[in-house]
Amino acid sequence: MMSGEDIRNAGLKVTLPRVKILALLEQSKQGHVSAEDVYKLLLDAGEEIGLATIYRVLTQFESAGLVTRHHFEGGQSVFELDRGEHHDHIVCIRCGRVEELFDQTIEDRQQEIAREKGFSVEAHALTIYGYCQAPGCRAS
Amino acid sequence: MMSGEDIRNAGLKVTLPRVKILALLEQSKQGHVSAEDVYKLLLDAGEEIGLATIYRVLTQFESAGLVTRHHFEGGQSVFELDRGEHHDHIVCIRCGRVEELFDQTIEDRQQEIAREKGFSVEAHALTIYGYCQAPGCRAS
DNA sequence: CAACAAATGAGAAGCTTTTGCATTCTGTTA
DNA sequence: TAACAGAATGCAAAAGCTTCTCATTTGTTG
Repeated sequence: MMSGEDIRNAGLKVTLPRVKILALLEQSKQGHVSAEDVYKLLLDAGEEIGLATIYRVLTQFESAGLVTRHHFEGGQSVFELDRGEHHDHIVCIRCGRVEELFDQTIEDRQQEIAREKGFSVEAHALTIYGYCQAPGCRAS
Repeated sequence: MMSGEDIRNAGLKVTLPRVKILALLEQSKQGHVSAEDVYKLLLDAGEEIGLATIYRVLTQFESAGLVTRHHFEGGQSVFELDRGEHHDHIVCIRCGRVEELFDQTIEDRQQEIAREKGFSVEAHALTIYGYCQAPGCRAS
């Protein structure tokens, strides 16, 4: 459970917008939201906030390691709370649902490959795109 | 070696702009170029072409399977000629150099994971980000 | 080589994201 | 707890990248 403490530890002032954004990410069921999503959800909740602030804060949270940013296809970045466990994604290209995945075999092979090629690994992004079997998927 | 035939087989007219773009991708050393790159390179080569055409043609080539589009971090899409062999990428976050990689173990695991989660795999994108040891890298 | 559909170029427009700046808020100090 | 300095916010403008519009040009086919 994240709180104002985490914001403070990141060297940021604990402001209302930041707390609200963090809380929203915390309770977000989908897990992966765009800046626009955050904006609309907060507006719907009756909050007053500017889109520029959302972008600024999300970027700051990212630098602080509180959230992770992903560039799925479609031009828009999506953010999710960083709970400390790295994982990759599998995205349904029909309904947009995102599931998380982690596989040690893949992780290990990446390290080996990078070493072979003389790269140090700072990060990686694996995203599988396909069709899921969720009930509501076919409809959308 | 690609040619006008490939363009025609894609159901597209064999026009000057398309031939030039295909030729440029063919001879491109870097392999991964943005639409802007293609535009500037063609202008430098004395060709007359519009940026809108580049985008249109690259998108058409992508649909036709002639080129592949990648969304590395940084907002810009990069394109490369599709030579029929799927591969992933390792990108240097200091100098921007891109190397290709392919690993059957990773490919297989992805299929397994997707199956376990009830997804059919249509595509995937694995990109490793790190620092390389190329001679000119540290400098940049 | 005439005729038609497709393709092009130039600029406008669309989206997402960033920036500038005046105002407001936080955290700290007295 | 009042006051202050610096940080943060909101708004609007601006900046990328990409797509669209439309008049003009170019391939292709008969």
